[in-house]
Amino acid sequence: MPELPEVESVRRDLIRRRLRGRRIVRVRGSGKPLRMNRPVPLAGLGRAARGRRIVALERLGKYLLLGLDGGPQLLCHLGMSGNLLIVPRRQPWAPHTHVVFELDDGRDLRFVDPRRFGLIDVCPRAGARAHPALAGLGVDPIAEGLPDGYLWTKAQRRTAGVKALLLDQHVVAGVGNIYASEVLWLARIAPGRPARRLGPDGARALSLAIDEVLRFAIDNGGTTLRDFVGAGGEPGENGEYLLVYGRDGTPCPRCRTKVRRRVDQGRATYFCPTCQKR
DNA sequence: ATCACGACCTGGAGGC
DNA sequence: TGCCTCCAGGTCGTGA
Repeated sequence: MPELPEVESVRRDLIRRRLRGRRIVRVRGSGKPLRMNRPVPLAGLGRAARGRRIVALERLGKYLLLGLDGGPQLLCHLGMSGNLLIVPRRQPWAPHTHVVFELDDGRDLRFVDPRRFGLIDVCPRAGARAHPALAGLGVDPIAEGLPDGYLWTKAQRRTAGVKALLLDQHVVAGVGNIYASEVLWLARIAPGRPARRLGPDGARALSLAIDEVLRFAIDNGGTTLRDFVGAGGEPGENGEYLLVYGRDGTPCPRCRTKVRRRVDQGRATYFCPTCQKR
């Protein structure tokens, strides 16, 4: 589910719902492991968070960072099926609720993740990329912006397809499988074109398309295919505006050729065989 | 270093 | 109804 626009939508929801300034009074959880079968460090989360106020809500790529007063940060990744929800404490825990931060105003911040591909961890110091999960991340195209020429420097030595470049979080932090197809369509680039053959102009077109696709999706509250909801439980509207993802067999919005589906590195790609030739 | 692939886990959809 | 297979927004470890 959650690519950059969905995580950004959650971040904005959390701000709108006045999470900032709240104090965490207790941390509980299911005890089940998350990503990589690693246990959630509930005791460490409790030590880091108990009694502290949430003073910052940031995002880097698909990671959400909750800054606490006094220095530590809580790191959250939604994986494939994760949701962060603000709910009244009296509401029973939904199935697959794995981490619960009890707040000082009678609400809970809950992490619910059926497939358990997510991550919740402590970053002891608030250094920008102090956690190993963040250390190798590439540039966030929204929070940081892709510098001129950046993509082309990253693309030059790559023989794999442009889609793989887009999905590599060490290069661009935040693009996932849905928006990769959308970006390639907008930039008129064939998904399998070797990245090194993009050229500076193709890479520039790609940068612009990334920016446009992600901003548009954020404005629509992200894409809900199945599981994704914002912090208040509402789905995103962007699915209605997807141009090619999931639309195989329908006419390309530009040239009316039928959109095709194919599989690259095990993941579905949707594209127009006529107008994506670059 | 780069690349392709399978594994991780659960649930929904569709076929029979 | 039930059972089976396939598929899904992400990441990580492996081996070539």
